[in-house]
Amino acid sequence: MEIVKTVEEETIINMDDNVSDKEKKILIAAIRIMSEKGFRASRTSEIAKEAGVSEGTLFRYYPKKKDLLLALLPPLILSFFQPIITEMFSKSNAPKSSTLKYELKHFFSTRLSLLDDNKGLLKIIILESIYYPELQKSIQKLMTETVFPSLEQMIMEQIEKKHIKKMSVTTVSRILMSQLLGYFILSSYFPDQYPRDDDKEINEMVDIILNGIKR
Amino acid sequence: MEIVKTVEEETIINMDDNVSDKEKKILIAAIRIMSEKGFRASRTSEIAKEAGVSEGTLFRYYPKKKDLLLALLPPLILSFFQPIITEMFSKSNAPKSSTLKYELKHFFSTRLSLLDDNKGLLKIIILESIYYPELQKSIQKLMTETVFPSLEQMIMEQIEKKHIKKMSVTTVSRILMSQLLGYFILSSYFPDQYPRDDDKEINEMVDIILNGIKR
Amino acid sequence: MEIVKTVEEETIINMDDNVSDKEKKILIAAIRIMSEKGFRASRTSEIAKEAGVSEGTLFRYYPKKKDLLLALLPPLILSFFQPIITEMFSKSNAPKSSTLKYELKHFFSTRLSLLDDNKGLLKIIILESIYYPELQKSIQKLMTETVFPSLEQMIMEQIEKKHIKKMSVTTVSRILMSQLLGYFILSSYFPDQYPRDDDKEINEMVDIILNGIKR
Amino acid sequence: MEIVKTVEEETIINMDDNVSDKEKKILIAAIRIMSEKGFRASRTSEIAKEAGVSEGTLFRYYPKKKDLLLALLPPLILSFFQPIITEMFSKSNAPKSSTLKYELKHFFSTRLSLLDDNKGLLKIIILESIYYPELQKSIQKLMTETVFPSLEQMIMEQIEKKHIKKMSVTTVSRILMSQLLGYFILSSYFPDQYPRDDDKEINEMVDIILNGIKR
DNA sequence: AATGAATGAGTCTTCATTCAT
DNA sequence: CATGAATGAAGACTCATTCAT
Repeated sequence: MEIVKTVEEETIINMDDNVSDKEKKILIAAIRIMSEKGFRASRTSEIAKEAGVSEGTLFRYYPKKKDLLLALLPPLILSFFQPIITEMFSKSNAPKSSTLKYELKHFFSTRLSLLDDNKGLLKIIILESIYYPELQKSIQKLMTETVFPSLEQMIMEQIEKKHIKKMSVTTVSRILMSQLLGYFILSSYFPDQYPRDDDKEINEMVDIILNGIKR
Repeated sequence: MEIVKTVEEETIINMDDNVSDKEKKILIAAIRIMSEKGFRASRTSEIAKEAGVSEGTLFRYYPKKKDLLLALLPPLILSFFQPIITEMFSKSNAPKSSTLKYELKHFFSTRLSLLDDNKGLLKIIILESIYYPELQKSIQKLMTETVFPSLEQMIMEQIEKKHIKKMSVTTVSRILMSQLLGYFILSSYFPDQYPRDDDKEINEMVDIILNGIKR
Repeated sequence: MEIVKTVEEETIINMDDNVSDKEKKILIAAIRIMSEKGFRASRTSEIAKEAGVSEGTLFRYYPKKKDLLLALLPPLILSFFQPIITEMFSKSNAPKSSTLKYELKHFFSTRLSLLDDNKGLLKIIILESIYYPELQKSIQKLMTETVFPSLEQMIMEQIEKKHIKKMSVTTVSRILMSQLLGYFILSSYFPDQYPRDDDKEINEMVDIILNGIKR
Repeated sequence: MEIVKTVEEETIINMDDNVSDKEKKILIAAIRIMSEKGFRASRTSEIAKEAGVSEGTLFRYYPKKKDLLLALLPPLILSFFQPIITEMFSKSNAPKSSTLKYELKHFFSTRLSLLDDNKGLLKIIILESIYYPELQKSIQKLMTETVFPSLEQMIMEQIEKKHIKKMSVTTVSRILMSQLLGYFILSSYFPDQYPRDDDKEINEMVDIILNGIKR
């Protein structure tokens, strides 16, 4: 299990090259403020100050506050979804001998890293998408094009290899996604009840998914 | 598996008796508007209109807009958390012969019903709790006092009965909670990818949790 | 010098007989609240509560908040101005031998008593009259009909008796009124700088008015 | 006795240099509206309009309406209290031969000018200070540090010079302050009864204070 | 291009006043 | 007559957005 980058800025710096320095600063500030307070509670004035630019400049780049929210989508794609796509293709040249257990652990740990790296960004986009249908559609589209296929491909391969019982791919996909989501959300929201301990918990999670809890 | 009531109003009507009719109307309107638009985007004027009262009346009952949000907690407790407590106690007189499979299916279906019944209420409270620490603490406290103990008790009993492998209660609890949450959230957010079909999916979910996916 | 009544309520109880008990309670409450907070900052709800009646009842007696202010004028007349008129007439049967010094001391002490007794009432009416021309005219009329004549009559008598130099009655009137007002206001507003000690200060005041400060 | 400037704006223009033009306009408007209607009855919208700025701009400079009231204190200090301090020091090099009569006339006429010049400003601040303890304390402090010492110094010097009888400085101070206040207030409130005629009245006032009214 | 002062539409909130009970 | 819940007009204040410099 690899060490997780915790400096979000590094991630976002990987933004498209046609994004000016000032724009980057603004977006980083936006993520920081908005993920802390939520979109509506974030003040353009505060974001501008945090970014070290004037409010006028902020509105030069993003004429509407909402644009600032939508502008976070490309960085999210770049830093969250792109790696998944990349992996989908790179995986094909990966050792075929990888066991199911290894595959699952790899899946959880890499996805968890991505979630951690993009915590703030994801928080805003996902929470706001609940009220912005356009944003929600974008997320749905992205997931449908990246995460789900990558996941289903893995499952299908494992079914083909007869490592997994013959069962609905969707069901397995749902089980895995639920565990990933659940682990991430529950340990964030109820850290006392569900403390986070990735190595240990991923191991147990995978074990149960593979063998069940029944004695 | 029983049919789920979808009329949220019916649920909320079960509120404490010392809540006047007008107050109920206001709370129902608040839930409707706020769960659709979020707390900050909801206008007190719109809530008042939806409730069929003047804005003055609204502020007579809830002097601050925020009070309207906090006022939703008691109804949530009454209609979401109370049933869980009730069940915790009634369960003791339940047939001891209930199998593990039945227990799990019962757990998922009853909790799912509660989630469905309190969709709007839960949506506002949980989403807003992300930015209101006081609200978040309330939710944490409630879960710690109701849902978690109920769940852990069931798991411990099953471990004692040797139906479940000897393993961490927390881990099993997390697995079950993740599946419940995951099923609910994923089918809400990605209905195309993960269509909802409670009977069938709960069955498969329980089967996998019991026996794993490994062939 | 007599002891000053400090219980304002007693004074107001002397209101016209065609004023019902409830009305009295309301007026007393109005004086208390308004003299503490000022007219605009006083809430009809608070006055009603203080009076022990419902807001509906308050508005039955005084349909507009402003009516409550204007309703304070009759009590003020009764308890502040009436005594002055009464004295004007009763004085005629007073001992003719009264010295100038005694007259002045009597003037200051009786007027001061009246000011003290009607502190709250006067405070509201005078302060509000500054912004309500109609109220101001009432006060001007009342002073012109009671206080000023009473004062000028005394001065003229003393001039006739050749106890006072031949000088403008208005000027002497102004001097005396200024001293009365000044003593009252300054010791209220700057109690540290000008502590109140009626017997001593009235004595010195009268002495200076009579003989001047020049050595 | 010099002619009094009646254009309040000129006075206020003397404000601190770090007060922008727009701020000055707002303060002047605030004085005009508030001294006419009182603090609570003044509408921020009206003040903004009178100042020729938007309401947003008004709140940019003074985030709370109350700040607008408190902001009037510095100008008051500058234009009312500062001159008194200045005079206190400049006076020491004044001709020692100045007679008591001249001193008193000078005192009344200069103080009266200051009162006239700052009529509006003083009216608001003093009337509002009656209900705002913090404001009242400011005024008390200012008076204690400027007006009272200046006055008492003069009195003590005159006592030392044996121009004034040996008597309590406070008493004389009170007499003079009362006359000043009384003259100002009475001729404002009862212009018919006490018409204003500064030269003549100051002369008579001083004469009586010096020699008394006794024949 | 960048700034930040200025704007004003839009919100929450208050409170005198009304009115059904 | 009394009550107090209900009203809604009006006011303080916020903040995204504009624009002169």
